[in-house]
Amino acid sequence: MGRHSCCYKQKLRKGLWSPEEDEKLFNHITKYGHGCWSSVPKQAGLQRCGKSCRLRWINYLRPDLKRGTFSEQEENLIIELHAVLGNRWSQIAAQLPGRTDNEIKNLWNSSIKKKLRQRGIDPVTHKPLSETEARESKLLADSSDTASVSEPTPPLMPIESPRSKNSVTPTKELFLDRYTAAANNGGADSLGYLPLPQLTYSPEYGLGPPTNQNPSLWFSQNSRLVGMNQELNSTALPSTGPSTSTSKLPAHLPSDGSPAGFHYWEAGKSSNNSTSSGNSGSGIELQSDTSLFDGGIFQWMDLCSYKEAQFHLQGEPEDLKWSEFLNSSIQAPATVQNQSQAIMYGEIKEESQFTVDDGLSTWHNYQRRQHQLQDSDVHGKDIHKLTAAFEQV
DNA sequence: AAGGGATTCAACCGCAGAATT
DNA sequence: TAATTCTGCGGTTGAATCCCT
Repeated sequence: MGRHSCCYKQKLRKGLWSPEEDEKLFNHITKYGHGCWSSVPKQAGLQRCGKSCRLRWINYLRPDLKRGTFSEQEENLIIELHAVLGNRWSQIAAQLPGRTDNEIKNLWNSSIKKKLRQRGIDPVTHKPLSETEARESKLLADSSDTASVSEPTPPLMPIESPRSKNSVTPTKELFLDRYTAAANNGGADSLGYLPLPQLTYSPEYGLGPPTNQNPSLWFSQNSRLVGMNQELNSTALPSTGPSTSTSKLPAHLPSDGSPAGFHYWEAGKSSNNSTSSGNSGSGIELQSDTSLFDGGIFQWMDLCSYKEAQFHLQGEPEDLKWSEFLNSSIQAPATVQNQSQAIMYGEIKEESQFTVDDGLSTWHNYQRRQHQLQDSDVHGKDIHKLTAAFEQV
């Protein structure tokens, strides 16, 4: 079992990333892909370890990141998925396009946990707190009573730890239990959750969408999400809508439920893509696939100029991040999109098309405007607080 | 306005497992 | 087959920010 050799190297920067570092990393990866992460910092001229670069890219610089507060639907989905998956944040994140595992983990720990407790739900077991507490106190009493040799009370079927290799049947049963309860309860289950409407249970596949829907969400018997975000390539993309075929299009969010203007691209994690030179192993690979564009699935690197940004946004400066800059440029005109496509095709032409200089020079200005735009709306945090307040009444 | 506690979130740490040598 | 390298994941930390008094 090895360890990151870079971790032992000296002179490596730690802590927050500067805009200059972001620029270097973003520039490097958009031009060359990340390849072997351990070689990225050297090639990009960064005094960081590869691990840090990878994290920065995944959690911050990736163009497909969706920023901003989580919607009610997203939170419900996270709760439902957590009931099934436990703390498998990466798998939960796979069902929420544009969200990172880190982001979801933070949301869970900072917000959702509390909300569930306020509703009297144990965030670990997803059972009523009273039941959990009663059982825990009983277990404590049993354990203190060493004379007792009776059959121990079965565990509460907690979500197994992420690293557990054990069977996950209990979580499936837990889900089915709640899902059945929900069906009998006119939508919301006894705990007040809304069920995942697209999930059903099949003896063959486990949990998944109705058989007439995209099966990419099928939950395997061993609790692994099957197929999601694994391989996105031209051959996998259907020319027709989802059916029982192996569509790779995400099925997690209903098309009509997506936020207006929200576009995304799926990052292929397969290493099968031989065209991605230098990219080995798993990780983001820049997809060079015309069908993706033709289908309008995503618009990657839809960079608009600062003028265009100004056109779309108003307000005073605050922080925004690369992904926000990039995401909010979705409204970019076709000419800019074409440039993006060129990048996607690996035909990046320095300076003549998008350059990081362009991006970063406008980015920091743009940050401020984007944030102002968010603030000009009723801020999501405020909505959440109001919602929470109403729930407590 | 100041200060102190609470909250948020970016980043680090350490481990596990896959891939490579 | 064992050792090493690398990636990915989840838990944790701590700085920044928010909010209340």
